[in-house]
Amino acid sequence: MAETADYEKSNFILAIINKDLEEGLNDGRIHTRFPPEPSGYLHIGHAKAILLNYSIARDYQGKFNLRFDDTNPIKEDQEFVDSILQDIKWLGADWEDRLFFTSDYFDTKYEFALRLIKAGRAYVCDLSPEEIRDYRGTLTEPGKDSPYRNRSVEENLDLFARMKNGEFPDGSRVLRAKIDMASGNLNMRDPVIYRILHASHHRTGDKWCIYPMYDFDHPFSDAIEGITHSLCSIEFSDNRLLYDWIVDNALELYPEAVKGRPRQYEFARLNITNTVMSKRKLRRLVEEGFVQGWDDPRMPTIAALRRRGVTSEAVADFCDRIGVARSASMVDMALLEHCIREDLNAKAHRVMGVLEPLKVIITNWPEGQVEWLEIENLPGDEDAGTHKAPFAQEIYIEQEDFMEDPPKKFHRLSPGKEVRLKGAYIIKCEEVIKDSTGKVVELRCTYDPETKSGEDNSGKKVKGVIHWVSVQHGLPATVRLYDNLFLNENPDDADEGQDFTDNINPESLLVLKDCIVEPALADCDPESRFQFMRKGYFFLDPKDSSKNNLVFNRIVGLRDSWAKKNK
RNA sequence: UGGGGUGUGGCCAAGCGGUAAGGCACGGGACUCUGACUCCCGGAUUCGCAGGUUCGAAUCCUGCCACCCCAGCCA
Repeated sequence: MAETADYEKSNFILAIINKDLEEGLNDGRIHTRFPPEPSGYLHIGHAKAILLNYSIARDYQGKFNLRFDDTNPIKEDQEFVDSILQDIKWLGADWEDRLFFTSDYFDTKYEFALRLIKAGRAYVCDLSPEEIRDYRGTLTEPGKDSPYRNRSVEENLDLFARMKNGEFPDGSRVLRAKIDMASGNLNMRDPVIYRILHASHHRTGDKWCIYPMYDFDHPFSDAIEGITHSLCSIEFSDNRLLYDWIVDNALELYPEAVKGRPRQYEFARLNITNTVMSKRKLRRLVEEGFVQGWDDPRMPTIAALRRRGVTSEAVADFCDRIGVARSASMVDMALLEHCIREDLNAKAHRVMGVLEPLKVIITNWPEGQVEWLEIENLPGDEDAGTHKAPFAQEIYIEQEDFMEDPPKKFHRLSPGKEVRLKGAYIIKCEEVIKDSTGKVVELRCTYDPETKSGEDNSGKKVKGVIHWVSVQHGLPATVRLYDNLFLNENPDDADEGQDFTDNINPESLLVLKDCIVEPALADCDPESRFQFMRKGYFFLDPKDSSKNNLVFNRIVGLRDSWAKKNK
C-alpha cells in the first residue's frame, strides 16, 4: 500500500481550490467530473485524470460525476461504455448515483441553441466544410465572415428546425456561434456548434439527426450538472475562451437550466517512457496485430494493467506520485514499476517456481522419501502464515543458478560448491551430467542433513540461497514474461521514413512453456498475486489460465542488482 | 508584431522575496535462508539565458532563447 506522504501534497489545482473555498465561491461546493467519450478504451493517462477528479471530490467532501460525452454517434458505442464503467469501478473512483450521459440533455441543449439564435448569437451557415475551412483563415491571418452570418432570426429558426427535422443531408448546413472571425484564437472564429448527422445514437437511437459539438456541449453540461472545477488536459487551453463564452451565455439566456459557473483548468497529460498513450497509436497496435488486443498485458490500458495483475492501489499510488502540473512531461516507467513492487512486496505470498528447469538428483537422499517443509508466506509477517512445500530426491532448480565455470562472486551452484535450497538443506554439487552436445542436463548433488532450515547446527555459511521445486510434486505451468513494448524511451524517436511501430521491442513477450511451480499453487485464488521468490510477481492470466493449464503473467520482475552488475 | 502554454539535478516535482522539499533512477555501504525487502550515506553554490530592482531573487521587472499546443461539421 501507498505510504502516506511525509510532505503536504501540493499542486496548482489544489491551490486554486483552496483559494476558491476561502473566497466562498460556489457556496463552498466542490464538484468535479470525468467526461470520457465512449469511443475507445481507457489507459493509464485517463487513470490520472479520473483519480485526480475523484480524489479532489473525496478529499473536499465534494461530489464526483461520471458523464459520458456522447455527442458523436459515429464513433461511439455501448461496448465502450461498458468497458469504461468496469475500468473506473476497478480504479475505485465512486460516482455514487451520478452516472450521466451528455445525450441525456439533448433536449435542453436544443432549447439553449434556440435561445442563442433568438439572441442573434448563432446562425445557420450553408457553407460546405471546405468553404468553412477557407473562410476560417489561418494561424496568422484572420478569417472572413460567412455570407450567411447575418440571416434573420426568423430564417435561422426555420432553418435550424428543418435541420432538426432531417430535411437536409449531412454536411449541408451547420449552426454556428456568432463570435469573431478575426480572433487570434481560432476556436472563436464562429465555431460550429451543431452539425447534421443522420446516424443512430447508442442511447437516443434515431431521435436526433443533429448533434451538438464538444465545445458547445461540454461547458453547458458542466453548468447543468453544477460542476465547479472542470479539469481537462492542456490541449484544451485554447478552448477555454469558448468554454467561458458558452457558460456566460447559458447564465444569461438560460439561467433556469444551469446550477452555477464552472471553471475549466488544464493540466498536463501523462506520458510514460517506452510506451505510447494516444488512442490512435494504441488502435494501430491492436489493429495491425502488434499486440493481441486492447487488454494485451503489454498495453498501457487499464484493461491490460488489470489483466497483467497490477493492482489498482499501485496505479493510484503512481498517479499520486507523478504530481499534477502544466509542463509537458515524460515519466520514467521505472516509477510505475516501483509502485507495483512496493505494493506487491507487502501482500504477495512467496512461493517457488522454476522458470527454466534443470534437474538435480540428491544422491544421498533416502529414495522415495518426501519431507514437507514449512515456507513463510510473507517474511516478517507471521499473521500471513506458512504453507508446505514437498522436498524429495529429485528436484528442479533454475538453469541460471548453475554455472560450470562461474565468475567471481557467483553465489550459486557450481561444481564442488555448496548452496542453500530455500527453506530446505544445503547441497553440494558433486557431478555434472551433459548430453551429447555438451549441454548440462542434470546435476548430482549431496545434501547435508545437519543443515535443515531452522535447525541448522552445522555452522556452515553459504552465500547463496536458491529456489527449487520437487520433480514429483511440481505443477507444469506456462509463464509469460513481459518487457517494455518499445525499445526507445520515446517511441516516436524513429529513423527517417520509419514510425513508432519500427521501435517495437521484439522481446516484449517471452513465453516459457516448461515451467514448474510448487503444488501449493494448485488451488490458489485466481485473484491473488504471488511472488515467485527471486523471480518476480506473478498473476494467473484471467483469460488463458485454467485448472489444468496454469498460465502466469509476470506483473513485474524483482530488482536484480546481480543482473545489473553483470550487464 | 497570430493566439495559448511551459522551462528547478538523468526523470517527475515542491517552492510564490529570506538564502534549493520529496519521490524515482543512479553510486557507495550495512543487513539478509529471496543478489528481494529494509536501513544508512552521496550528490543542484544553483533554478533556460542576459540584464535590472532589492540588504537579499528560483521567486519581482525587462529583453532574449528553447520546446509544446491550436487552422475537424473529432473530443
